[in-house]
Amino acid sequence: METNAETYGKEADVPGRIAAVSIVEAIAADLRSRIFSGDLGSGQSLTETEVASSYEVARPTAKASIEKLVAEGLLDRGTHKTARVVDLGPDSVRDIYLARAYLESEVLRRLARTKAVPQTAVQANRDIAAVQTGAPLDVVEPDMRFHTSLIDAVGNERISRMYRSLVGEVRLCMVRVQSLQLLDTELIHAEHQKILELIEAGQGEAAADLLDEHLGRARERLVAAMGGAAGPEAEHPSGLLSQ
Amino acid sequence: METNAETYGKEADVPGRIAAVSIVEAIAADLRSRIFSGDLGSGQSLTETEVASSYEVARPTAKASIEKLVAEGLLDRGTHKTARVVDLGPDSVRDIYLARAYLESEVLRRLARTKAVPQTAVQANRDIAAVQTGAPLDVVEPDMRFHTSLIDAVGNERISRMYRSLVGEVRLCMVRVQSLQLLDTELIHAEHQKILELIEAGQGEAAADLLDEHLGRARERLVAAMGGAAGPEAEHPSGLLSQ
DNA sequence: GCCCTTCGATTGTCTAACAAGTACACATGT
DNA sequence: ACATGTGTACTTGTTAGACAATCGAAGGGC
Repeated sequence: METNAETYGKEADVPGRIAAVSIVEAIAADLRSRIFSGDLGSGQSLTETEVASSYEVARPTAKASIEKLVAEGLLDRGTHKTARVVDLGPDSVRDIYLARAYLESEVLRRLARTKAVPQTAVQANRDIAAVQTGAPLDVVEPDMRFHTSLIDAVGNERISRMYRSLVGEVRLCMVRVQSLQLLDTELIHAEHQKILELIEAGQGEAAADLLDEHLGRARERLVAAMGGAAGPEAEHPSGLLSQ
Repeated sequence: METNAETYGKEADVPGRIAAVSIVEAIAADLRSRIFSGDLGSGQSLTETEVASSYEVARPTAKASIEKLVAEGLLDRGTHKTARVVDLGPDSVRDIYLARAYLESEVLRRLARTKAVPQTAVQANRDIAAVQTGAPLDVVEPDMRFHTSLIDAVGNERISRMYRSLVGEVRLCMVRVQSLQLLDTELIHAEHQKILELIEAGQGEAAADLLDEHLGRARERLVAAMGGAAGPEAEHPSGLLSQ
């Protein structure tokens, strides 16, 4: 009952911009944030009826919300089977990080060619530095924003869209990395900073290499923490940063 | 009641392959092919009621099909507005082709590193050569298959998924290129062939460059044919191929 | 102990209906 | 004549309740 009020309230009280989103999207957004916050853990089942009754909407509406999240890769389900929050195994994690590296490294090369440093990325990295050391999960949002800013800076609508289709899963990975405290906030910030500097200097290849290292380390440490066999990238930062 | 029987029958009597797809997907597939075949032209409107009655299904079912195509980028619609077949302008065409080049050129570099030539791509190119010169539209399917084969050869699920989200629009562009007869089938085949050879030779950079030329020419000729200002890439093949 | 049947839970789809929004024509006022 | 307001038809968003098909697990028979 007040569940609805809360949901709508959360969007309405955003200042600056009005948002006349549909109910379907509102529910999807709420479920999404509950998944990211860990309120809905891996493997948690979500039946259409449950969602419908807990948000007090009709089942088709709940169904549409669920299908939206399935399309985003946050939920998993087969025909006639109940949707579940995805359970990312080591293989999926590698797949996700490699796809990221694929897109992002090429982005860095292009940005370096014009030496265009997106201000939104600079701001995002400042926000990372400002995060209290005691709240590692707060890093996730600005970290995500840093990377999406770089992608969007290319100015290609389809590329941004493709990256968006990955963002949900990427964020899930980030949450786990931070929950397990696998990476130091300062290191993240410093590497981001160096990447921005390399773009400004027009050294695209070096920026791409550093990004590969940046992502590779997160990837392999996460894989190791999940019980997979870690690759050599899990080690400490190389000399690239300290020059 | 017999509405159900008819609908299911339509799928069951497809010979060759069984298809236990949902009604929603079956309708989406049919609409898709009608869009590609030109039966539904740019700007054509598709109301939920029309689709529902013409396929003899309930409106929610039609709605779901339409939403699927909207997600694929084949249909366009805002809230409370009727869905229309997308009308790709010169800007969109450039956006699409650049996004393609973005993904595919990096793929070629990676494949060249291991000198892995996907057999499916080889077969697809053979099929292109076998197309009758009088039916330019028949080139579209194997051409599309050639490019998706290369992407899939990387073996990354997410990258394949991202490319899939582009395929619909890419195909629309291809159909127009072929309808307008902007490219010679033999040239397409020859360039594909050369790309495969460069991969086998481990020359990723050259393969990527040739691909850029291949896509750039299609892109700029299409843009020009649509009334936009064509870039220099529209010209004849350079010496890259004749060496 | 293993296989098969039955049953509950869940999803796919349908019909019917109302609310809300858009677009375009029409009428009004200045 | 132009801008503004009104209204009406069409379309979409959402709901309610229902039935069939399917999946998973529990229970019975061999």
